[in-house]
Amino acid sequence: MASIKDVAAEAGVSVATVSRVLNSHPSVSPDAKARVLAAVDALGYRPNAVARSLRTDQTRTLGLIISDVLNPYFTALARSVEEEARALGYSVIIGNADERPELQDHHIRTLLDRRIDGLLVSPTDGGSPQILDAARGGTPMVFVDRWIPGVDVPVVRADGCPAVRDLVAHLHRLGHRRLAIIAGPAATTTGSERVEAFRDALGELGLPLPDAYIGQGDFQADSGRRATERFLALPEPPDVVFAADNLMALGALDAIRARGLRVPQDIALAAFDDIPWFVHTDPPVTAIAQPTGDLGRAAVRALVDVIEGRPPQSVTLSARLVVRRSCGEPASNRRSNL
Amino acid sequence: MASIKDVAAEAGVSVATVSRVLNSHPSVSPDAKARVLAAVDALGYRPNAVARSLRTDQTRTLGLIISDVLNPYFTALARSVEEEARALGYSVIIGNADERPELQDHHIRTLLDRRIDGLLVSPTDGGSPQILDAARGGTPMVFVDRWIPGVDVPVVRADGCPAVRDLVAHLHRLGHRRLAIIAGPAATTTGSERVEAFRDALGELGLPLPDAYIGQGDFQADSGRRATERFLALPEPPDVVFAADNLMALGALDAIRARGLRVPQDIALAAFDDIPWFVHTDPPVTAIAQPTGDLGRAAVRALVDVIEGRPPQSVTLSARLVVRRSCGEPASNRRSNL
DNA sequence: CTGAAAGCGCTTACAG
DNA sequence: CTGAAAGCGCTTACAG
Repeated sequence: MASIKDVAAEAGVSVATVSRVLNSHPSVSPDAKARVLAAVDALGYRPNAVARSLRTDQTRTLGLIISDVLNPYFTALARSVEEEARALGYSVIIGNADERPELQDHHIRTLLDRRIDGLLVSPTDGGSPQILDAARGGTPMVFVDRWIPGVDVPVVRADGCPAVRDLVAHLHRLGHRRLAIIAGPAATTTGSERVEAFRDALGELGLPLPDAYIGQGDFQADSGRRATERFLALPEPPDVVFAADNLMALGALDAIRARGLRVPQDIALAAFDDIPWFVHTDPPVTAIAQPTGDLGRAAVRALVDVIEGRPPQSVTLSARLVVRRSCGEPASNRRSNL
Repeated sequence: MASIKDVAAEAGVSVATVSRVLNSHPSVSPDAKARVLAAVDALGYRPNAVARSLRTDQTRTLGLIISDVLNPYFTALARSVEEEARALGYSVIIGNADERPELQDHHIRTLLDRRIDGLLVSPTDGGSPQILDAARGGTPMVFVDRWIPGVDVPVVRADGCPAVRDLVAHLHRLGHRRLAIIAGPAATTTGSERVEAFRDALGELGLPLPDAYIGQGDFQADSGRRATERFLALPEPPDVVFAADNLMALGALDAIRARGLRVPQDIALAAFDDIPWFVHTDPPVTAIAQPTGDLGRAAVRALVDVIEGRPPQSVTLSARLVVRRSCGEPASNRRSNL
């Protein structure tokens, strides 16, 4: 592969001059510039980003650690992150933690070794030494979706509380009184917050949230399946299962189906995170939708602010309830929500 | 951040010695080794992968260009690719082409600039100059899923023909005679092959495939929606719509629902690529399942073979039909397929 | 077993 | 406007 030396030789100038035209440095004569450009073209020269990074100490690359690539929510987040990053001149390397702290740490280590300019992370746990070191060590960093309390890093997320309250009101209106939740790992903010929001909303209506109605999941489908089986085996099973993410809702659906039960007649179902498939499941699933694209874009902007030395800003957007049929039919006044 | 010099100073040895212990070079005295390790630990030193790459001319990184991150098939593929790569000591950088050739080329260019060791690609088109140059230019490369005829690059894919034949036989058995397909872009192999397989299978049963029953899609949901609307507006609409991927099936479902029609009573639906949600859609969707995990792993192994100078091997696995209820109820003899 | 030195491909003060 | 030279952080023949 042609190097800058080859270009310099071909153009009859020094490598410094080649470098200058490549970086649009103003002080290059039109003639030299033309010769360099011609040489670049003739040789099909492309600058070596590795060498450039070593020299400039910047890679124009962002790392994104997501909790699970198989989760459509994170996949949508990754897509918007990549788009915004590209618009700002950065590439992004995605690390899939698969909800496993060790794997998350592996990716953080690898990304740091590659000297990415900044890190966007949705932490899988409450804060591994790895992640805390990175934050304290001055690596530009922003939390998206999930965050770690007590760490001084900007957070970009959606506040689901009002939407959870709307959901609970909706369930109550439909006559449901025994409401259960499949929670995410307590070590994640979204794992615990969603339970708290749910509990508070129930409390406001004078409804209890017994321990037996809190299933412990890990945001993946299997755990939703197991938690739901446990609910269904209870002497007094819940009227409704609220899954704290879409994959656990999928697992819940599997478990309900395996039992030969129907949604919503036998048991109602709702989920946090809306996805296109929820329109077409049997029945369509009532869900809380996050402004995923906006979150991704805001997170990138915040991170680039940190990287480029501007004061970064935490951002909290809001989620909204999308009512479909999985919790039962409102008496009247239904409107379709595609 | 501590560099190798700092470690050398701390340990009281030369940087050469530090480098040797870092790379487990045999000829280092136990004493020197211990001192270096202690210094590494004390300083929290991590080798700079950028510098190492520049020197060794290898990045231990693979590029993966997928056609669409929002497509669960590619997401599953990406996951298995990353897993296998990690097992072999490589990282992977994913580029999402979003089914857009320019975006695909952008990512190829970026990845090449970063001097990735090899490229795994599922081409969005019939072969941009970008991709052909990379292949001819000696970049280790392997095609996964889709490929480009006439380019000397190993291909790892699934042959869907037998499964398509099974599907058509299944449809015929259920009494369907007017079968339509939503194809992917003709410039992609999977776009054209699936139509050919479908046409051939119909031919064997003496059924035609009129042009009006070939919808032109782009593997994304919207195109499936539009193609289906067109089918439904036909004077003689088809009995069955076969979508050449899962996202176009989602779009088809949207269009059918918008028209107030039911699947399979009013129109049957089948899809290429099986996904977990198809079990829970209304109705569960009959689909052709690829061995996605195996494809991803085989592709990585083939690519690493090329990179490390071993003779690479093209691999063709097979897909299989998973019958559910979206094409109608077999008279008897049904078995559930979760 | 060990170190001094060259060199990977760039960028960028410095001098002219 | 231009070039020679230093240096980013490593690895690795070479000499001892």
